Amino acid sequence: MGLLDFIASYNLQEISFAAKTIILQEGNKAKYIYFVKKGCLRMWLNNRDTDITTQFFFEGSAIASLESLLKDEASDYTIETIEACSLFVMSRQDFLFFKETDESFKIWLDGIILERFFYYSKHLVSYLRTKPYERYIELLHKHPEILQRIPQHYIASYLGITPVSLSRIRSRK
Amino acid sequence: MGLLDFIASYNLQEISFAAKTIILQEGNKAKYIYFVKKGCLRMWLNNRDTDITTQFFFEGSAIASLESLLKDEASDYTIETIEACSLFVMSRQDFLFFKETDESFKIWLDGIILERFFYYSKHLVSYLRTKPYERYIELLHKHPEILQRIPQHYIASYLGITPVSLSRIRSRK
DNA sequence: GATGAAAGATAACAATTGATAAGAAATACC
DNA sequence: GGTATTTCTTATCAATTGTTATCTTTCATC
Repeated sequence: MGLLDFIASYNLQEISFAAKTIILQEGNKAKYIYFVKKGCLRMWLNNRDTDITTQFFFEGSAIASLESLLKDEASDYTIETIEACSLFVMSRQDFLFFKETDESFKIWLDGIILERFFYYSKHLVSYLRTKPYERYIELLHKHPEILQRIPQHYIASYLGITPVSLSRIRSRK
Repeated sequence: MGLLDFIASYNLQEISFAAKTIILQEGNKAKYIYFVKKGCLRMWLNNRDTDITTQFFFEGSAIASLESLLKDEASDYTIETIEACSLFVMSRQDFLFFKETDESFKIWLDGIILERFFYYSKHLVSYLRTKPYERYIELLHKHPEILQRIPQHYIASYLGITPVSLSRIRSRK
């Protein structure tokens, strides 16, 4: 059973967002957790002039600043739609309520946190292990769908390099 | 209450290890979770010739390959003592038993996972945000105790650079 | 204290990336 | 369809890091 089936029983409101809409601004507290029905988004954080993309989200995934949502702190991250999106929305209040009262929701949430943790570990390791060129090749093989769907300068931001450098790498083959 | 107080009630066996002892080898399944009473350790993974240190552990912290322990998979990581260590040991069997039956243990574990998740997020962000030189300066300010206690080539391995490069960076001031 | 091994410093060269700029290509919008 | 904006490419130069090698210093062990 996919995530969207799972959350179907929660009767969440579905909202449409235009492309390039910021749904959580860095510095604000997360008020919602979203579930992606259609479209894709990115989570990024500001670094002086350039932004750094930490993760892409596609259909069937949950997206929220978990740290902000759980700790009620200002988010370090901005969440922004890349394409026009259709999202299911759950308020923080409901989120916390379900977390405490709904055993299957709690189990699901623990799973999400664990999954994210493993994802970040692997992502970090990939940074430690490989150079930008190799990271690009790795991404090309493991997630070609990301490269096809996501504009190149976001990919560069995700790989931790400049768009110029990524363009150079691509032309190197 | 610190971690060592918390786990005191579990009557764990205390074992001493010499410096540079490998207590979990990459490729093996984690059979234990350890709690550091005295000494320090590092978690690292192999990358061709050089190893990459992902985290240091000091007195009062728990150390295990959580992914291996929870999923019963071969560990990607090696755990090795840096100094001579005195560790409390809990078997995987007991770990899983307490996780299922002991509510306060489960809460503690969830906290550890969340904490590690946030740690990895921040560590990753620091990699994306800064260059080796800046990462070194950041470490110097935030965790001077690490620099004082840990041999320099492990620091280099942790910063994602070669020992030569770190030595150069240090002489740059 | 002597000896050998491990760790750190320094130097030279190659390779990669960042910064900046300018132009081409693609896309959005009226 | 035309215009403007955004995205991507290419080029040049400076700065940083990796690699390799050699030398010095520190540390462990007998």
